[in-house]
Amino acid sequence: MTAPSPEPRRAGRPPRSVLSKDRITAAALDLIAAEGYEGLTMSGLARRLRVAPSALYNHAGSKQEVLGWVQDHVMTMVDVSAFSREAWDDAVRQWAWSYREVFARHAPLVPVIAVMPVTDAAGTLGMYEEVARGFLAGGWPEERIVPTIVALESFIYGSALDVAAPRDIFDSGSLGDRFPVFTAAVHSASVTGDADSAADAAFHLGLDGMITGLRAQLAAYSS
Amino acid sequence: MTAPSPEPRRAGRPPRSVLSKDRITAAALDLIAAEGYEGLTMSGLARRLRVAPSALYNHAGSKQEVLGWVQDHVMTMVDVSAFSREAWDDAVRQWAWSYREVFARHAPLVPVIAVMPVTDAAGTLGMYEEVARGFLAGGWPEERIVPTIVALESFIYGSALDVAAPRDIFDSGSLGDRFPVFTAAVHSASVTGDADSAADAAFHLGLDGMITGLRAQLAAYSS
DNA sequence: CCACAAAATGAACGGCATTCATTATTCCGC
DNA sequence: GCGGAATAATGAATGCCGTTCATTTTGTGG
Repeated sequence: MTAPSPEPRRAGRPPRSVLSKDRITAAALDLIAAEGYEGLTMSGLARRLRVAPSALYNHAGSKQEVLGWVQDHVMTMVDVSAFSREAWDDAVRQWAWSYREVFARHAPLVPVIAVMPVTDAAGTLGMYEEVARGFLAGGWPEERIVPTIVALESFIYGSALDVAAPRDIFDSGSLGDRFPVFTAAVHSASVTGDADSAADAAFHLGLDGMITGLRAQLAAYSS
Repeated sequence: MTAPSPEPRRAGRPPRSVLSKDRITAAALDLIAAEGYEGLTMSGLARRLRVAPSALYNHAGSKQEVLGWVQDHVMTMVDVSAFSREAWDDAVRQWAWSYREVFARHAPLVPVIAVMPVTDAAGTLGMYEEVARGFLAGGWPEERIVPTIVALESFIYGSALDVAAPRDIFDSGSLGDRFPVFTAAVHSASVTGDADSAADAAFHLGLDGMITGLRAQLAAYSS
């Protein structure tokens, strides 16, 4: 019964590979869960994998690339099952709520997504494939599908950032006197509910509005 | 006629103050315009102000604070004039387009806004004040104003990130075969227009949908 | 007038992503 | 099976970045 060898690895290629894209991605997600995104550093990641930081660069070209892997994995957490089950408008609603919930817990990825090309991101493409199938089955013209997804995603990303915002973000402090109308509006809004349900209400409002608009668009195209 | 003394400033407090919140903010905006947000560093900012980097910390507690000043200034570039001129729904449309345009040119600020409290940000509060006045004049109940603004802003922020995205972001590359429906949708969308007008179309679609939803909300409250 | 606050310099620090030389091991063509 | 190339690790080093600190000089309020 030997102790699980704490002796450090010597230099040189190890007998069996220690790292891989999947192991790095999993470790990154662990690290994020434990310490948040500000704790996701290349040295921290290497420490978790019991590896020297420079070893990571045999598998990923940059931290950005690792972040891309994480993002692609997070995308697979979004629930798209409704699209193969329900009418497109109900499916959109369920998908959008799930999408927002997932990225509210991964808000720092939102600016990354907007820049990261979808190429080689199988998880992301898998989600889009399901959504596109749902729209097509719902009678949407093929060329309207992508702009529609983009519009919905824009709202979802912005809303995810909103969920992650501090509760008292609208507290106008000592300048309140100079902006009485807005200050009063903030106050009367905070009376009727807490910040969480306020973000939910805003999302509900905006999403339902957009879906209504989409239904009208589809009707116009069908006629 | 002496040359504009290139002799470096000696240590010690200068006869008349070199820095101030306003001068730092202006220099930061210059620097961003010249080199983009990745060029906005404390040393770069100090160089532009002909000052040692550490001097900045006599006026700003951190780079985040400087970023807050920049953000507050950028907010004043958003055109809110329609709210004192037109019906609330038309005003919202004009305001939203201006808001998106401004922050598409300042996309790296979007994640900052979502976190930054509005306290002591006079420019930001000024914008909200005008918008809130417009909604109130349009017959909106006071407690519905803030959630409505939040919903609209979420969509605007997400759309601003979208505008800043690369054009070929949906190119599925070698994985295209595995995701035929989405790949076809991307292709047929790209045939009908360029990427810029696609982002515009998505924004138009989503915004009009939301405004329609808001009108219905207001009608329900009024009855 | 004098003590203290304010505002600059310049040197230093720790952390970060990344690169490079080196070493050990596996994989592949002959 | 053998030898060379590709692979995958280490560890040292680099350069940038935000930030802190001791020091110096100057303005200002009692």
